[in-house]
Amino acid sequence: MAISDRKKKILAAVVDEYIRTAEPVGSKAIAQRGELKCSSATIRNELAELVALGYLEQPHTSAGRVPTPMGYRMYVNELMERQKLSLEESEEMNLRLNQKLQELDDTIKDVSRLASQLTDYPALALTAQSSVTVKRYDLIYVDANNFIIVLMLSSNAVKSKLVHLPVSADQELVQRLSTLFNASFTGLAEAEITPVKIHAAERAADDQLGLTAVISAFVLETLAEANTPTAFLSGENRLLNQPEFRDPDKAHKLMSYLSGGGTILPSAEGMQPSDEVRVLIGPENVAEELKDSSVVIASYDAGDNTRGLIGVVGPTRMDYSAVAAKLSFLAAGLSRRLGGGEAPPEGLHNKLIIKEIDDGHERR
Amino acid sequence: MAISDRKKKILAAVVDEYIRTAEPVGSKAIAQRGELKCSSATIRNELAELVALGYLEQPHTSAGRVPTPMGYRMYVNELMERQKLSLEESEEMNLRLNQKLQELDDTIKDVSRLASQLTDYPALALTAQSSVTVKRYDLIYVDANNFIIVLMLSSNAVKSKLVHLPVSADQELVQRLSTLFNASFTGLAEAEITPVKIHAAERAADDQLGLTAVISAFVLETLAEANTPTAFLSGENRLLNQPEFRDPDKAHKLMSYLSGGGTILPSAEGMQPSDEVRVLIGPENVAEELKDSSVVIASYDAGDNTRGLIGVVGPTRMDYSAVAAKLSFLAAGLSRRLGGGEAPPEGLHNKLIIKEIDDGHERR
DNA sequence: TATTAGCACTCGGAACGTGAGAGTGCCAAC
DNA sequence: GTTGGCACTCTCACGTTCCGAGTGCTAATA
Repeated sequence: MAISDRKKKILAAVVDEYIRTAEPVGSKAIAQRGELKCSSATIRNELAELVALGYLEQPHTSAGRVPTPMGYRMYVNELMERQKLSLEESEEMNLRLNQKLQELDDTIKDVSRLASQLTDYPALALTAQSSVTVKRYDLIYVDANNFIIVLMLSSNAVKSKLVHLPVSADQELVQRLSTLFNASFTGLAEAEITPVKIHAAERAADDQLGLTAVISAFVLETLAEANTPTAFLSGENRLLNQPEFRDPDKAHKLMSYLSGGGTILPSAEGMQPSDEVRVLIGPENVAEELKDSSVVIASYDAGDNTRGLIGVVGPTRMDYSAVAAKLSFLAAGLSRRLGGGEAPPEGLHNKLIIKEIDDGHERR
Repeated sequence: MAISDRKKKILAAVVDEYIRTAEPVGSKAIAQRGELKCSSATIRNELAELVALGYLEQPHTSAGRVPTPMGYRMYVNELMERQKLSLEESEEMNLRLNQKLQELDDTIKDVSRLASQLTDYPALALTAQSSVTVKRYDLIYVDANNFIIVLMLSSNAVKSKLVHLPVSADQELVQRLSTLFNASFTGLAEAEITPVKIHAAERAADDQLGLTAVISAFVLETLAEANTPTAFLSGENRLLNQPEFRDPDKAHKLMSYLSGGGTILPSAEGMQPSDEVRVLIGPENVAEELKDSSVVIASYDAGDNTRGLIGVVGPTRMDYSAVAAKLSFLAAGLSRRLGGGEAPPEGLHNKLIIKEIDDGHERR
């Protein structure tokens, strides 16, 4: 099974060249690269064997060779030189990371945008499933017909909402409910907040206006939202840059699959404990629609013991090396900025803190 | 300038047919539709004149006719039969509207998705610029190192955030600041919250920990966010369904323009006081990239004296009639659900209320 | 035994030519 | 003013030809 050193070099050359040009590569082209000190004839022989072994294939007799998924796999596993980003590149990326994250933190959205821009492939980001609970309830009495619900979640996110009542409520009731919820509904998972408990609370607080129902509805909704992994897709149109997607039908199929949501990289999720980058080549993907595309995924620490994923989708002829390097840099950068790390006991998304860790000087 | 009745009918027929088939339409095809009781020869004569008048053009001699932008304009203005949605269609739409809006209200996002799904063109939704102010401040003391800022905006939206302090603050200070902000910073526009005022407040509250700065930063950020119109684009890939975008380059150009954000329909904004639908045909668009596409826009009442826009982008050969009907229905539906209307004095996004207006029966 | 040079062969794709068909414009007749 | 007829035009689809890139094989070489 182990193949000769020279074969590896040749395989690597084919993949490199094919990634670059998107055209089948011939023996002559490899010989001319000068890395191997042998003639095109020798290379031809080796190529023929690589085809026999299944690493390469020919679109037709008398065309150059093209890597098979197996060939790419070998390339990714052993051959590819772990690309280091140039200094400019990494500075550029850092810069944009900072910019992005500083403005408004629609994090996932920005992350996927950034990934897409950097790699020039469609990218998507998603947050991991978590199990957030409510840590603290506050009800702010505004006037007889309005009060504000404020929920502080275990992730330290804060959600709030104004509730308008068709009937008048007195301040005491609101106060009572606030105490009650804090006493009985903190730390409960979404599933634990049952209609039974809600009903019990309603009676306990002597709530005849249905406020308990309104509040718990908001709580449930909020928890559901916070616990549902959300995905964000960017730069789908970049697919059209790739020659393999010049066929609008092909492109459209993949694009609508991607924007159709969910089932994208989650399939490849879970097996991502390390901070390494993962590559799924063509048929290695579970989804039918991705069978002749590749996916590169990196995971980052999103704080709150949560890991997010960034993935990039492209043709199998993808610049794995560059994409992997960029994604892993991006993931590392995000982890540093968002992740708990050595930050204060309760990792917060506080801008001030981010800046401190970041470069030490604040603005005011 | 006024053209004969028969010419109009013929023009309408050409546009209809062309919209349907995407192919130049010939005299025979029109004659066969049976609406006109004359022969193809007569129609040929009329067609020739319509070409001379600038309503139609020929891709080449001996090809059928294709409408010019001017032809479409005429069609849209006078000829097009205001399509009524079928009963099923409108019920379907109502259904989806309800579904969509009930779950979580990422309104713009959902609106654009919906519009895109319904019309099968890329759609984008955006919120109008507004001038929101803070109506009420609440600071919730959590512990010495943490407090929550809750802002109630003039739009009745509520924004909140947990602030973590590297130093300890006492409850009184937080209380003091709360009072102070409510006294001096309510109803101020973003621009009116100047560093000077902030500084003054800081001194007035005897705040040595910089809380004032943190709070006002959040306020400014929140106001900026609330006042910035946001846009959301959906279904860009649907462009690829259209034969005129089978050329990947063309498609890519338009798609990246669209996803490039901002400058899309805002150009056509502002002149939209009525609830009518607006159509911009080809060169009528200001943006270079849209010069040979068309845009259909409807505006809806998003509550808070704010109007949102929904727009759809497609080839000039777009089914204006259907799209216009759908968009206007959608806009009307949204206005009904989101808009102030006869709703309580302060239009709220309260789910309960929506449901009441909607169909009268609630769930609990 | 591994490498190389040479050569005949294959095959895809560009270039070209051809023909069919759709549609026109115009004319003469109604 | 309308209609049928007819010659003309132009595109598109199809088939043929031709070129060249790249191969596989063989024989010569180190």
